Amino acid sequence: MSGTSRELTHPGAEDLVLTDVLFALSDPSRLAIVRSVADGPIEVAACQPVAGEIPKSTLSHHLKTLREAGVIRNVPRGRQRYVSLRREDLDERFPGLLDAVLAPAADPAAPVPALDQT
Amino acid sequence: MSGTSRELTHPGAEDLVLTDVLFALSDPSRLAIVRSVADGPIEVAACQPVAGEIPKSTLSHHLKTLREAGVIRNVPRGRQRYVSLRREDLDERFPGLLDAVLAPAADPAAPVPALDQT
DNA sequence: GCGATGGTTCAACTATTCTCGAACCATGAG
DNA sequence: CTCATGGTTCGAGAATAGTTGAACCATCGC
Repeated sequence: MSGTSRELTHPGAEDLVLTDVLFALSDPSRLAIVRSVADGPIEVAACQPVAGEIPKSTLSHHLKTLREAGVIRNVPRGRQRYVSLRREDLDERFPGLLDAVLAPAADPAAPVPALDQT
Repeated sequence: MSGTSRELTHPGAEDLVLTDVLFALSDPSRLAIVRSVADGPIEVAACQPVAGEIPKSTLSHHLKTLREAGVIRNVPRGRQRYVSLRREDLDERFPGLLDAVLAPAADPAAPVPALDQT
């Protein structure tokens, strides 16, 4: 009955390390993946165009980095795999981090009386 | 009369890149530096013990990484240099990020009815 | 069983990053 | 001017991370 030998290992919520999470998010391709996954679980293949036309081995490697940092979960489902954001775990351990990272960057040209110091 | 040839270059607030900032913060030594600088400007020498007994060239390298990502400012002052956090710029471009990163990690053993999903 | 599909893992190579000593530079004190 | 101090920059080696094709594995349809 243990038909799920395709299960990958995921760190527990209590084992998440902030610097590891930040590192996982510090790559443009990976951040793009995380952003698209934020809308809901998607299959691995759906991450491909988001990360920018990369071979599947490269994509799989990025997913591994995100998974081992505890940012995403990768679960087998039928013949495919579904990737989902570990939002609850991340929010519990690092409140506000995900919201800040997922938010689109503020407009640099905003009407703010910035203190220009050359 | 341009006595300030020791000025280092800093990116403008509008040029800050999220992934670069995340990368700069993804190193334990650098994050420790940022946390100690969060209490107010300190001199470079004061960062040394925080980052853990590293030679000054290594410390300088970490400060450069943080500075080029726009996380800190490094300004000459007399014979020394003062390191300060670019809190306003970071808050403007990436609201909530700094607060999330500077906050101590939540207690993993907190009494939360976590949804255990193995 | 057989083949096609969806993904991971392996191995090798390249590219970045880290680390640290040595050299260097400006400033302030005497 | 000369010396000590506080830090940056340079250069080289070690370590880590990214990229990719090929091999492999499990599942589904027939």
